[in-house]
Amino acid sequence: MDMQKAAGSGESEGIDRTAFEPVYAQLVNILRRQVASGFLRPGDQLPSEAQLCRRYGISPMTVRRAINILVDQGIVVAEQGRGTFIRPVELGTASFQLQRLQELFEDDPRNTVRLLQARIMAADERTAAKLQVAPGQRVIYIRRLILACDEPTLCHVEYVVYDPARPVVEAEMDVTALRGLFGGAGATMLKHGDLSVEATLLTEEEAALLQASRPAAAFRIEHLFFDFDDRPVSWGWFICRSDRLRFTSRLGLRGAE
Amino acid sequence: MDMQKAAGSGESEGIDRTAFEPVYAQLVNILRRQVASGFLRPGDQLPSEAQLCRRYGISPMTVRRAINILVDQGIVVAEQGRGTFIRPVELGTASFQLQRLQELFEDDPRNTVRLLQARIMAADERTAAKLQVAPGQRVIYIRRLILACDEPTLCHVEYVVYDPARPVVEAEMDVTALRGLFGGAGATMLKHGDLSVEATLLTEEEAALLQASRPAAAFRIEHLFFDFDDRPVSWGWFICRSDRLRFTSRLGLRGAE
DNA sequence: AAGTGGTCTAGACCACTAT
DNA sequence: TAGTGGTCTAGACCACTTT
Repeated sequence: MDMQKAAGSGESEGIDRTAFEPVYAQLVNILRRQVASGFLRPGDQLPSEAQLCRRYGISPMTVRRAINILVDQGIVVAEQGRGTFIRPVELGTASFQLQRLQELFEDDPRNTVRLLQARIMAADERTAAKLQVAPGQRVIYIRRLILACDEPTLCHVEYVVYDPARPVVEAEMDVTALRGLFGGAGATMLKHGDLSVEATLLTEEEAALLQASRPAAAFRIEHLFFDFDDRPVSWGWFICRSDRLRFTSRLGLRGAE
Repeated sequence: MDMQKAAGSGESEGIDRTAFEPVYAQLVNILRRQVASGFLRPGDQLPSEAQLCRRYGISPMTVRRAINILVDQGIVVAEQGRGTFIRPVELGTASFQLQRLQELFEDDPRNTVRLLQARIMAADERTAAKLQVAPGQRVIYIRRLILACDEPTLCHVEYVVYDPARPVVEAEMDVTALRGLFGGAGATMLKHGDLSVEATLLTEEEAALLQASRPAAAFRIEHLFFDFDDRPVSWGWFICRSDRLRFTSRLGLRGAE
């Protein structure tokens, strides 16, 4: 028999046409398993599309769809006229999401937002530049403390353009749950935003709020959001203790995937 | 005429069948422009696939392909039986790449790697646990300083399993350019890896190497790489001054895109 | 019942790379 | 010239949601 070879999820898997899983997804997973098991290794050439059509009894478009997905996932690279090859792992392809941060604003009674301060003030130089308004123009200044699982986790400082004509403002003012900005109804007022992450030292005040002893390192996540006229609406930043939020990523495919 | 409406990149663009750009990509860009210009806004419904087929004179599979790309890009969400809708911007979907970090290892004469130390030692508790070897077993300890544009930018500490049977080891020892690990030939020896990023304080030694005054905050990028038997091969971390490496990301589509 | 997205077929033609 | 990936067609059938 030829069954020995199939043990390490080699190449003799087939398509199950009665399965709920679509054919293209099954092929994606077959090939992913072959990579994860080491049967296919970086630099190896995938069988040609025609071969895959014959071997699995599926049409060319379906094979292409599967391969395109593998390309999108960064597992494989296709070169016209040459073939499709397994990509080696590369540090630069790692990506980190802010998923965890957003989860702090989910509907959990242990996740709460305390409004520390909210007032109208004159924009200083830096704020005016970021929000593209004249220095001295009125802006809304908001400070919040976010508790996750009842533990102080995040500080948030935000400057919002004050313009009674914009409904964004009123939405901002009364929001203690921040959902106005992120994911909730308020997000439909924002067209795009820029984000940056850096490492920073906690200020005395931040350390007090976050119950940390100084000196301590923290993430600083800065945001600048724009409305549908591409005008800045909101500028601010989160300060987050590093031990309460970590960014992780995986490169390549683990064996037991 | 109906040309007024087209000014803000509204809806009266067409497909150019003589263009080099594939039809599906043209449709992707038409729809992206409609979102970027504010013609389509979060929550709005896209024309149905059948309508898009008729309006642009293309076949259903081509329309589907374009829409699938927009789904992958997170611009749009498709709901079976209901329609396809513009997604509001969400903080959690932001993603940050390590591209910049990898660029420090590109072939630029001003980017250099100094090998500070490389010796064989007995693994301590923590290292043994990470590398899944017995405490006291021999490991290779490597320290490097990476200069970008002739400025000290990164510290790197790495522990590599010492096993003469593995060619990875010899490759590691002589590498002062780190390309063995990232992107170069050595990467083909690694099947997958785990990464995490946190904020940390510079130690006295790190501060000296990076020419920073303490206290100072820095990124700590930890990595753990595995071979094709899913056994750990290399554990270590980069320490990077935050002012020399920043992670940025964009949410949604800017108007001038 | 009508309209939506989701999958899949069985080809066609093209552009590119190798030999 | 043969083999590769890249694009595109004109349908078919299905699953789901809404009316």
